[in-house]
Amino acid sequence: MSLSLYNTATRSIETFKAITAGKVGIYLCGATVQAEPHIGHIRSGVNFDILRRWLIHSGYDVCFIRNVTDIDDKILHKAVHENSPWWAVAMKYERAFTEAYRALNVMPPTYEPRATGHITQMIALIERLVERGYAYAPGNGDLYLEVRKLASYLTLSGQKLDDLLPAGDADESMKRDPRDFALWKGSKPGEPSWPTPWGDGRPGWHLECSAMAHAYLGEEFDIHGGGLDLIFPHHENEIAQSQAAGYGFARVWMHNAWVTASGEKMSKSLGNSLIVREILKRVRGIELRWYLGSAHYRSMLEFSFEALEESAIAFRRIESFLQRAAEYGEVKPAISGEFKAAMDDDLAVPAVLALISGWLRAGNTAISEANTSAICDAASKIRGALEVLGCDPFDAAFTADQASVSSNKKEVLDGLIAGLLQEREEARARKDFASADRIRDRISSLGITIEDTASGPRWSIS
RNA sequence: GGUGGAGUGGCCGAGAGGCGAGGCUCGGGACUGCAAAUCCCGCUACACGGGUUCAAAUCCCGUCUCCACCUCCA
Repeated sequence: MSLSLYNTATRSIETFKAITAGKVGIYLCGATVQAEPHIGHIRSGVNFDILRRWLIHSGYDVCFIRNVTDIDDKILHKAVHENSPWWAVAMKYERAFTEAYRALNVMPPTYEPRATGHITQMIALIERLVERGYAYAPGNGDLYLEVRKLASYLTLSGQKLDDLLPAGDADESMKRDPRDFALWKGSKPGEPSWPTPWGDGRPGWHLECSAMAHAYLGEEFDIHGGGLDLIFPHHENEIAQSQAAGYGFARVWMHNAWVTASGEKMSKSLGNSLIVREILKRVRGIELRWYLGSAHYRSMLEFSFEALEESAIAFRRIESFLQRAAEYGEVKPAISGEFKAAMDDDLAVPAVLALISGWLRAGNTAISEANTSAICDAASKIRGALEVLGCDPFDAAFTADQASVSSNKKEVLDGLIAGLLQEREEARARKDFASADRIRDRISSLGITIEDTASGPRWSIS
């Protein structure tokens, strides 16, 4: 069985076939860095990170491009609002995104191109579009793409040109058709601009992705991803620009659904509490990742703090098993056939969660029976799955924080608690349960949980 | 107006003609001095009305409700 993925362009699940055997080129629309990342932004990052990890595990050499759009209307507005240069605003939020990606163990892209670094490529693309007769400069400094000349325009979103409302992104009177969109915008006083053969100006919103995808992935590449809300206009316009230039562009289009709050798309009911940085005050990065990755990428994820907390507790159960299992022997992550089948089926992560539940139950039973091979078997399968999901608790990305607590401090703590536990065991042995419970209460009041197991008591920080 | 999606048990969340995903909560039980952890059992759901079929959550027709996109969107 091989990998199948849902292609928005054909609205069906197709067997994935790389253009070049063994290699996959992916372009993911990254952030327009104009505000702090919220969990919707980062869900997209996590979903496509899972795709990337699965492709890597499947043996592909993956070239993953995720852009940063660092020049755009909203950034300019924000700059005025924050009373700071537009480039400082863009940099500030780009850092916030990078930090959020890092906290959630999203692999850094192979390359992360910024729009402002690719003005040359954008101008070259426009020149090509003008030459081929698809773009025109009406003389007001703007350049537009003439969408009516493209037979395939709007095939991704399945709309008809005449049903669309006119684009409101520029002076209507200069357009040949109100649906034509701006490739390039003539400069206005006080705004950043770059020189072009048609006068100074700045890029329109969609151009950068076409230009950068072409620069790093070539005329035709395997997968283009992004949020559902980018299908129109952003991705339609990318296709329009690229195909008008004569490029094949993306073969497979993948879109992640958004995070909703009370049934509504999150950006509508924006709350500061849904900013990644704020959520990370409540749960760890690995737990937030587990939560965001747990629903199928094409399903809406209805956010609530209750669901987040519940999901985090479920994850800690898995983590706790793996920690115990590690005491029985070396656990090597392994990919089971069932796991592979689920992932190959358009990344059926929810099915994977059901598999993990089964392995977890078997593993816990094996621990109570001290069946080392069964313990390691369950733990291996779970770790193999978690690795692909980017949620392996032993991943250095997550252990780095804990490692900063120096190991000799840990030894001191272990020694102190071991002493107390020994006292408690002695009390229990002489059936002095009052004293035993007093010791346990004292330890747990410090936030340490005591569990009595067949092989003696174990402690953990709760 | 156009286009697309959704409605599943107390909650979250899969599935897409047959033999009830899974998790959480709740109830019962095992283990335990008591806890904790863990395991076992239980709680039989698919918006509504028709239809097709031996068989429908799944297909068809109709209806209701909600959400999204139609040039700021992940």
